[in-house]
Amino acid sequence: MLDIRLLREQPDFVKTRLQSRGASFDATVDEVLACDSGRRAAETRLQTLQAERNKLSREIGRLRAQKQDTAEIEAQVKSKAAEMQALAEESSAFEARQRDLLLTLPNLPQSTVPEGREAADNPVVRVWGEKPALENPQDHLAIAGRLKLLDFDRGAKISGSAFVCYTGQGARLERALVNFLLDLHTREHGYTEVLPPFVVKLESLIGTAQLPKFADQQYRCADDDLYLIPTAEVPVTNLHREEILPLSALPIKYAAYTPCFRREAGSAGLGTRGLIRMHQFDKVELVKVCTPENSAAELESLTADAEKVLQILGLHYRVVELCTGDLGFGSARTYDIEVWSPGQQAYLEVSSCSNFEDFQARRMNLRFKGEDGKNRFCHTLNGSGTALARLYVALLETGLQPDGTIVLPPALHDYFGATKIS
RNA sequence: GGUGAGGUGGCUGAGUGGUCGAAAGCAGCGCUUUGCUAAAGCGCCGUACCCCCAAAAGGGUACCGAGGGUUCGAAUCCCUCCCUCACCGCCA
Repeated sequence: MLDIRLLREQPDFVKTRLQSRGASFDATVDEVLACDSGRRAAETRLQTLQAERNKLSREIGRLRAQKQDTAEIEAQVKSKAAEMQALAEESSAFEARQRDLLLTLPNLPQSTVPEGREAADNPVVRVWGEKPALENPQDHLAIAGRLKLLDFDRGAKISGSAFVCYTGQGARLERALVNFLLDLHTREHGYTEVLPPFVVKLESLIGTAQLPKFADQQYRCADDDLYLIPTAEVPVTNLHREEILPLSALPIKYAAYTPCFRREAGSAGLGTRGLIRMHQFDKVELVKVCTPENSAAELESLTADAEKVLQILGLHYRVVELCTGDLGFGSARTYDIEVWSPGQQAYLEVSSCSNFEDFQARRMNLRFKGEDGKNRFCHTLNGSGTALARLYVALLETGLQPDGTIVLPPALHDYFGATKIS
């Protein structure tokens, strides 16, 4: 959520930055400002009346103690009741409308974010490793089918399309990856492991900005009004919602494994064969809460922590920076890490590392106490460290041997319990 | 799910209709005194918003789990909900 003061003081700046995303939000900004001034006018008048009422009420108390008649003053107070009621309703209506509108405004891209309209405009920031030289690259579907690692048919039978069942060595590899990732980030990179609930309340989704805009992407348990998490970002970032953290607690760094549930409404059939886009997938997520002064540096180290995964596994990847038109709703700056898929001859996004600045913190009222004792909004960041399904694809396709077996990177041998899949 | 108890400021904890944003204690900050690694005295010490304003200061409103209601006036009375604890029931 954007700062109402910023909108008030620099509306044109806000409009211009929002326009860089490729759409105009001028009308929304203008309506927010209209609500803001309407609210304040009503509030000022209301508070004046309340002050009068309080004064007279105290007077009544005093007079009654002296056994004096107060009927006249009581009538005076009563005569204002209707106006006060109306003003209170007016004020809260403006406030609610203003909040609803603010929740639909995306974050402002940082000034350094490259201008662009779509994913094709994202500049490549760096490349690590090289495309492996494979004689007969194969698609992960072919590999997994032959080695009986994944059962898509039965996944669809029990849960519907875009659900998969990992089987045998396939299931074991997934578990090995989860353990490897959590150990790496907690032991080497200083993150604290958390295992959060997999369903959350509406407020949590609003807090991290999945709602209200992306309501059609969420699985919802209607009877209990709970939502399946689309990413661990939601429960983990919301852990400290409505808290005021001591400065000494920052930065907070969490690593969490969770399954992620996404309806993916409207994206069926679009380069989505196999594991690439599922309704349920595993992910290890990295979340940081820090001070505004440190968030830029924390984004760099967060991205480096995620990249380390691919480096250790020896997987070729590149890092792109999202341009203004491709930037996520709540993000002020984002790096995507894309791993090379020999089977698809394409880069697959395995991590998206974003700095939300105070956008999420405002929504969830997450603050810290500054050195001067003043409460300030935290900055929040997150990035996948990494998504498992696409990492899995890259591992199978990159490790493919001429004899059809899969050689695994040394870092996974102990976790997996073998050096290769055959 | 049932019954009972309870949710007050960073913490402990008073407060059952009027001068309570809320006693007292602890913690914290500042000053003073004595001195020695502590003690005593005094003062300050919640949050959000509105008005004023260059800013500071100042004035005001709201907040005692959340939301409604009664009343001239609610931390205090009534209703609904949430959460915590205890016991019971059910259950991986």
